[in-house]
Amino acid sequence: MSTPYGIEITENCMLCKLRQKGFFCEMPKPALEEMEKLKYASAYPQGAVLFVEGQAPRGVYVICSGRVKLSTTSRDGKTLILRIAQAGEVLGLHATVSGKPYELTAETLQPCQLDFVRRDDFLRLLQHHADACLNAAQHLSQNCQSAYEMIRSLGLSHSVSEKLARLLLEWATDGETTKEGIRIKVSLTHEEIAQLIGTSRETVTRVLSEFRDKKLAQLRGSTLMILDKPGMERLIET
Amino acid sequence: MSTPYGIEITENCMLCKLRQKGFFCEMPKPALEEMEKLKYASAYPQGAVLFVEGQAPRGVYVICSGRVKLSTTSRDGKTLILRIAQAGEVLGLHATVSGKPYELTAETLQPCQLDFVRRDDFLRLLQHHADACLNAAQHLSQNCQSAYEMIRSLGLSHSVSEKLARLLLEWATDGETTKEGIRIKVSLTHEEIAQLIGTSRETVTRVLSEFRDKKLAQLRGSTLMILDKPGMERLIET
DNA sequence: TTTTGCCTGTGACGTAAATCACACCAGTTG
DNA sequence: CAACTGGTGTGATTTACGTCACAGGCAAAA
Repeated sequence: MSTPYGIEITENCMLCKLRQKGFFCEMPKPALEEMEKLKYASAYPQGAVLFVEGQAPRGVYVICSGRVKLSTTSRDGKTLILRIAQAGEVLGLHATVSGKPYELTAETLQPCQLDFVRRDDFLRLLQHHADACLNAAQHLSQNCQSAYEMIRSLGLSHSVSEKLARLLLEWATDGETTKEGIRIKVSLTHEEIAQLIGTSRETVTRVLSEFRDKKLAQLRGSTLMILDKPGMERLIET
Repeated sequence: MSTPYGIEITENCMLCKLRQKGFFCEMPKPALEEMEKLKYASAYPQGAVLFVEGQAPRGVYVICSGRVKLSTTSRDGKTLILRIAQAGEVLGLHATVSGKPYELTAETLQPCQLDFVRRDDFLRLLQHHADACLNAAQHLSQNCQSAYEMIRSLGLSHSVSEKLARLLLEWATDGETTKEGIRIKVSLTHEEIAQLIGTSRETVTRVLSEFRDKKLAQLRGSTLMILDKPGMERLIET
């Protein structure tokens, strides 16, 4: 099945190749079959807003493909990006489980395929399938962990260079190694990077050019090259 | 049963008066009975360290009475307090569910009674009792929420006065209202308050005396008085 | 082509808060 | 009652970064 945004929708979860370790859809058959019945699969264009901070929880979204930006914004318009969620992750789990409003705003960064499950259906699923529930707990636990990491980054790192180095090194773990260094595809603007580490766009630009001058890393267009990983690591342990 | 630290241990969860809304022990009877069998109840003195950031997860602790400080520390010794957990909360849930090391360090602030449940026992409990599992998910979801709040505080608030005002107002929700203002019992040092909002001890002292001068709030000994709540609220919305 | 809009690069400047360095004051402890 | 120890109050100094301001680049629209 094809869609306006150029994504093929995978209708059948059983046949989906994404069903691997750590993905939310990695569940024993009975629970997955139940989920299959409840889900609404659909495709979204880039920039679609799935839910907004403060809204009452409608349900969860499972990312089948594409990436989604999760952010929070203050009264005066400053925004902070909590994380970029990837295929296999669930969105809106916290709000759906607790019944409290969504804490974050979710916006697609690319055309995405998402499976939506309504809150009441989802809760019933969790009550009847302990596997699914444990799975949900595990994903919430992941969310906690990434939140804790962010807290450490915001609260314990001293300089912006340190925070930025941390971020780039984190990205480096899923980049391809070439003989010049590690190549990573990043499609974020300096502004967005700034929002990921809680600083201003100008400072990101400055620190990035500092990294370039010191031959540590360079970001050109949407590809990031880590040129001197040990050098970067030295930055974060002072 | 009495203990060296002057706490009475409540042995029987069924009879415990803490079994109320939102407490981890608020569970349907079968799950609670199972839990009862698995738990090790014991009493700890003030300053006891339950687990340390980085340790392999041994299991969860349910707080029956007392308060526990959850913190994380950077390489160079700067520490950040994530939250002060109260009776009814579970500690170490994240690590126990995910199997990853404890993210935080837990230290009692007062003599406490805690029920410990070993990791494998706990996981088995979650697998067999969907209620318990949902309960765990709800608590994890709480943890996420409080982490998100902390992230907003660290990343989006501009001044320390704003962060401190936020913290004091949060505390004010469970204080008693007198005709002078709201009285809250706080048994934390300026240092600890600083660690809660990610700033330095000196700055906390300074901002607190600024609040006192402006007749907004005063902290004397271990009792905090909010004198002008609206005034405090005005501080956080600029 | 020009226009428009979004991104990036850099300079200048001000400032909040970290840091250092004391002095003071309980309590506790020998 | 010294002598400590752990918490608090405050001044002086320094600095990393936020903010403002503007210039150039590049891509899509017109």
